[in-house]
Amino acid sequence: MTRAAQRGTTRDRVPPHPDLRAVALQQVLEALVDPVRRHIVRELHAAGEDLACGVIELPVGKSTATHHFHVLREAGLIRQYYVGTSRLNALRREEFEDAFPGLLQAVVAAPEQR
Amino acid sequence: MTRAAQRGTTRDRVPPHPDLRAVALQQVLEALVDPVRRHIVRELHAAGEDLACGVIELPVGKSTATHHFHVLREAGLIRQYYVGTSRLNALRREEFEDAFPGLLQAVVAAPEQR
DNA sequence: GTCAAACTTCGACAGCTGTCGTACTTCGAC
DNA sequence: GTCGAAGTACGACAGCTGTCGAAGTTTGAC
Repeated sequence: MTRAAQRGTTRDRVPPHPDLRAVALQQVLEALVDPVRRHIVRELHAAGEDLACGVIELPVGKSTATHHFHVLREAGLIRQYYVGTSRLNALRREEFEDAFPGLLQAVVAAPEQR
Repeated sequence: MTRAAQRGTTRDRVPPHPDLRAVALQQVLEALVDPVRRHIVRELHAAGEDLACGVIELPVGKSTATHHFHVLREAGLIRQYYVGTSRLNALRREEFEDAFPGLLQAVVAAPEQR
């Protein structure tokens, strides 16, 4: 018996997403302070469309990438859903803007290096 | 012979401040991610005037407080100068706004908890 | 010149977190 | 039904950083 079957259904493939009103600024900044995660956010912002984990090139292994997407999801920055075996990632633009006005824009607009 | 005398003058009491054009976003976010440091920034922002280290109540010891002020200074968020034995702290508002538009405002405006 | 106030400096240390590799699951294609 | 692709889960580990206490420095007041 598979583990999904043990838990009843495959609904678990839709991971839980937090209500942004319940996310603390602390958690958001902890998510944005990592350069790899900021890169993910930048890519999603620039693309303007949902992207699979795999199409965003990251300088880390797959398990680490999973970890980073998890942190971003928990911080309310992205929404994740499956299409086939791919997991697509969507930036939660408007919702996030309502909860933390100007923050995402300021971070994305700021140059990384000088 | 004191150490200041060994180094020549007491000019060392004016610590070095970075040019904000040379500060990376990474460093700024690392500074802002700590809640104690964010509290300092909030206090300076709300006060609208320069404050001595001692008048900002922090839940940490003095040596740790010194550390936090140091990090904020290195990140270009505050300017420090001595008046007597007190070290005054000034928020570098306009300079920082020029370098990272909207960022300080977004962080200060965001509620800490929900 | 003595003293207290206000910070700083310097180790030391504990906890967190970003990283990896391996094993596992789920899905689509053949 | 087998196989590969795409991620996930789990343990382990190293490096960073926030914390403290003790000792030191600088200044102003007496």
